[in-house]
Amino acid sequence: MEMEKVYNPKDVEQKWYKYWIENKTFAVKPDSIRKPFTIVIPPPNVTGSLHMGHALNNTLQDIIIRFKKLQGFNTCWVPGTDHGGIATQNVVEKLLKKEGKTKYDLGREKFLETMWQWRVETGDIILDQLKKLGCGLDWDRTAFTMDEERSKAVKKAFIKLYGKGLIYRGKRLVNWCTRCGTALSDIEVEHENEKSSLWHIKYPLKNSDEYIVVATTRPETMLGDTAVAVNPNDERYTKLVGKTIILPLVNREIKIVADYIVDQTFGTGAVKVTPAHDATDYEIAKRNDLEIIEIIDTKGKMMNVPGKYEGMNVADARKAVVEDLLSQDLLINTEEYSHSVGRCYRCGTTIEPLMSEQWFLNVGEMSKRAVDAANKEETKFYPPSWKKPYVLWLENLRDWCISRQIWWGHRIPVYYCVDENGQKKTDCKPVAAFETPKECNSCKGTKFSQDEDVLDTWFSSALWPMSVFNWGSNENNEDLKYFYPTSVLATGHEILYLWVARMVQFGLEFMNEIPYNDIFIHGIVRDKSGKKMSKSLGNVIDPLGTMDKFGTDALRFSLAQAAAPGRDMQISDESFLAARNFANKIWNASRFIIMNLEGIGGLGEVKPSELADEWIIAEFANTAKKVKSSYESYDIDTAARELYDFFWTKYCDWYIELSKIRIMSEDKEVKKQVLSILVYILKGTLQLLSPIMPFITAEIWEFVNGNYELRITNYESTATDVRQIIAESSFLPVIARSDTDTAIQEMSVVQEIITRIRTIRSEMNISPAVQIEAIFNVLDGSKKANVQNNASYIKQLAKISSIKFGENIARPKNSALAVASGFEIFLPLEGLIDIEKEKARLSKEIVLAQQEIERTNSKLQNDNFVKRAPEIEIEKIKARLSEATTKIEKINESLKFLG
RNA sequence: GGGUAUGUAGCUCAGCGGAAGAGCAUUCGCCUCACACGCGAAGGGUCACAGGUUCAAACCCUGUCAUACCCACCA
Repeated sequence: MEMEKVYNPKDVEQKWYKYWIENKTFAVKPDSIRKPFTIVIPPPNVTGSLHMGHALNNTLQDIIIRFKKLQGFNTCWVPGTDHGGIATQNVVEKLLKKEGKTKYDLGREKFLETMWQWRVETGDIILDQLKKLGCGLDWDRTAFTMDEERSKAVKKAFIKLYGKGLIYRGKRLVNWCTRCGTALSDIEVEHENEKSSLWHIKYPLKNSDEYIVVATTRPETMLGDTAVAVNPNDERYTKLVGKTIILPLVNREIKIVADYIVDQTFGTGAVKVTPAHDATDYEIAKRNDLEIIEIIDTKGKMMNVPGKYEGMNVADARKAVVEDLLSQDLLINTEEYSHSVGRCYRCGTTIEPLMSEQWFLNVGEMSKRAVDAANKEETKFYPPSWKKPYVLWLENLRDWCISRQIWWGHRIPVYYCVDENGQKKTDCKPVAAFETPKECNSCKGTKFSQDEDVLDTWFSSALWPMSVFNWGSNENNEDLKYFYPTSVLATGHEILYLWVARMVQFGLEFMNEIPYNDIFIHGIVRDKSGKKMSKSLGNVIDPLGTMDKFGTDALRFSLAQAAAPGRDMQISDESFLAARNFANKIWNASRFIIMNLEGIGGLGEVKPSELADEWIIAEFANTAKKVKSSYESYDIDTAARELYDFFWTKYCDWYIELSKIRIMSEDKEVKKQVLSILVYILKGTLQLLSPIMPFITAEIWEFVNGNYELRITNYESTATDVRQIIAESSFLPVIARSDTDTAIQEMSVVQEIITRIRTIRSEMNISPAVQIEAIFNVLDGSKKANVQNNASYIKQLAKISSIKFGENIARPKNSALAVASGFEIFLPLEGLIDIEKEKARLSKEIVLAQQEIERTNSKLQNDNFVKRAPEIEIEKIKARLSEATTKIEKINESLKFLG
C-alpha cells in the first residue's frame, strides 16, 4: 500500500475514530494497579452545536488525556451534556412561537413533553461533533444533567442541604427577568454601560415652601419611594433629616432619613429610596425600618400606583412620570449620564430588581472551605493569576438564589401538605423528599403538592464531578472511590464563578474533598481582528468547516499552538493553513523514510555512527524532555511549538538531508544503520505529537510498523494484538547521552559553515546545479578535526565538489570569503563572482563585527564586570571579542586583495 | 471604585537576567531523486514610555500611558 503524495485527512480520520470506538480504546474501569487520571467534560448545553470555544476546550482536554494515557495512567474522560435551563427553554419557546403558540397554550406537562422530544432529536449532535474532533471520551459513561441518575443526585443534594437548614425560602429583592419570567442569581446578570439620563427632581417638604432635590436614573420608581436618604455627615441636609416630604404625583408622606451609604459627592447628595426595586435602597430600608412598596410586577408592568400609571410598562411609565413632573415644574434638569445596566445573560432583557419569594442556599460555610482549599493549594490554578479573583469572589459571596420560575429543569423536591381544595396547610411543615410523601407527619393528611419552581441549572452542574460517577444512587461505589477527586478541570474563565467555584463548594460539602486538583484556565478564541466570535457579529469560524477544509489534526494543532494558559488567542485561516502544511510535512518526511524501508530486511539497533546521529539523538532527548514537562504543566502551546520546531527544522531540514548520503549508499548495512535512527526519532516524535495530532500520527505509525494492511484496510477487531501508538505506557525510551552538549556544539560549527557557504551561493546567484570548490584556511586548529571528519556534510548540503584544508593559505583570485568558527573559507568563483557585490557584502560584515568589538570591549573594560560577573561569562565575552577581531582582520586582508 | 492580564519585526505570537526569535507576509534564487501544503537565502525591531535595582534588564521593582476582560450597593 502506497502513501499518497499529499496527506488526505478525511478517510484517515473516519477510519481511526471508528477503530477506536469499536475497540473501546477509551473505555475504562477502576484498576487496582494503575493510577487513575480523570477529567469530566464541561458539559455543553444540549442546545449547542460545536463552536470554536468547544473545539479548543475539548482539544486541550483530549491532549491531556492522551498524554496521560501514554504515560501509563488509567485515563478516564467522561462525556455528557447539560440541560441548560433557561437557555434551552428559550430555544424551544422560540420554535413554538413560529407555530404561533406559547408554552402556556400547551401547559406545563405538554410543554415538557415537547422539550424532551426535542432533546432526544437534537441533544446528541454536539457529542457526535466531539467524535469528529477525535476526542478520546469514554462514551459508555455519557451523562446528561437531567437523566435519571443525575436527577437522583440533584434531589439528594437538595434534601441534604435542606436538612442542614442551609436551604431556605424567603421573600427578598432578586434579579428578575421580565421576559424569561424568572428570578436569576447575581452572576447571571451581565452589566453593561448604557447611555441614559440623570433626572433632578424636586421633592417638596410638608408644610413648607422648601424642597429637597434628588437625582435619579429611574424616575418611574419614584412612585414606590418610601423615603429620601442623605449622608449623616452632610451638613447641607443635617437640619432636614427627620422632616416629612410630600411625594409628588403620589402625595404620600415620606421621611428624610440619614444613611452612611449615601455618597455626598454624587448628584445632589440626596437619594430617593425605592426599597422594592433597588438593591441599595432595599438595604437602606432595612436599616431604617422603611415601608416597602412594590410597584413593578413580574411582567414589568406598574402596580400599586396612581390609576393613571397602573398597568403601564416601565418605559412608558418613565416617560409619563417625566412629563408630569415637568408640567408641575418639579423637574429641575436632565443630565446626560452613562451608567451600567443589568441584563439577563440569556436573553439580554433589562433586569428588574423586585421582591419575590424564592429559595436560597446559604453558601457561607462552603465558601470558606473553598477559600481554604485554594489557599492551601489543594486546588491549584494554571495560570496561578486566577487564584486571587477566585478567592475574592468566594469571600464576597452572598446567598445563592437557586429557584427559577421556568419549567425545564429539576423541579424542587419540596412537598406541601394540602387540603381538599389544594390549599397549602400552613400548620404542616413542607417536606423535602425523593418522592411525594405518603403521609403528612403532623396532620396525617395524604394530599401533597410539589413546589412549582425548578432549580438553577448550575445547581446540577455543580454536582457534575460526583454525579457522573453515580453519587446520587450510591455514595460508596467503586467508580466514585477510584475516580474522585478528578485530576484536572479544563475550562474557559467565563464560567469560573458560575460553575468552577460551585463545584468546589459542593465537592467539599458532599464528598468532603475537592472535586479536582488542578484548574486549567484557557483563553477565549477570538477572530483575526481580536474580536470575540459571536453569531451577531458574523465572525464565527465553524470548526466543522475548518476540519473539512484543513483536517482535524490541523485544527487541533493550531488551537494547541495558540493555547497559552489564560491567554486569549486569535485564530484565522492562516494559522490553520500553517498547521495543515505541518501535517503534510510530517506525512512526506514519513513517506520518504517508509519508502526507503523496503527491502532492507528489518531495522537494527539504534547505534550512532557519526556526528549527525549523535546530534539528532541529543536534540531529540532535549525535545522530549521539554515536551513532556510542558504537557505536564498544561503548557500545551510550548509542547506544540517545540515539536514543530524540532521536527521541521532539525529533523527534516538537517538530519534527513544529511542522512541521504547513507540512505543512497550501496552498502545495505550503512543504509540500515541510518534508517534505524531515522525511524527511532520519527516514532518518538510521532508519539510525543500524538496527543495533539492523533489521526495522522496513528496512521503513519502503522505504516512505519508495516502494519498498515492489517490495521488500515481490514482492521477488524481481531487486530488487537498490534500495539497502537496510543496504547498505555507506550512511550519509547528516550536515549540520553552524556556527551549531548559536545554533539550539539560540534554540529553547530558544521551548520554555521554550511549556512555561510549557502549565503554566498545565494547572494552570488550561483545555481544549485553548479558545484564549487572550497578551501579551508584553518585559524583555530582545535576545530579542524571535527570539520574535516564531517566534510561530506558540507559537500552534500552546500553543494561543494571538493574541500581542501591548509594553513596560511592566501586568498585565491576571484574567490568569495566566509569567516566562520575558526576557519577562513575561500570559494574560488572564476567567472561567477561579482567583485563589487563581494566587496559590499564584506564591508557590511565588517560593520557588524566592529559593533561586536565595541560591545564586548566596553564590557571587558568595565572593572565591575570583570570583578563581579561569573568566570564563564567573561570567557564567553573574550571569545566573542577575539572572534570578531579575527574576522575583521581577515576581511580587511581580503578587501585589500580585491583592491 | 477595585482586580487581573496584555503592550516585542507589517500581522499572529514565543522568549522572562548574560549577543533580539518563530510562523505568516515581503524580496531573491530553485520543479535538488519525501514534500512547491516544498527547498535555500535575504531584508525587517531605541522589545509602549519614564525612573530604579544589577557588573549586566525585553526580562526584576516603581510609576505613567494604552488595550482587553472580570468584580462592585456609579442613586
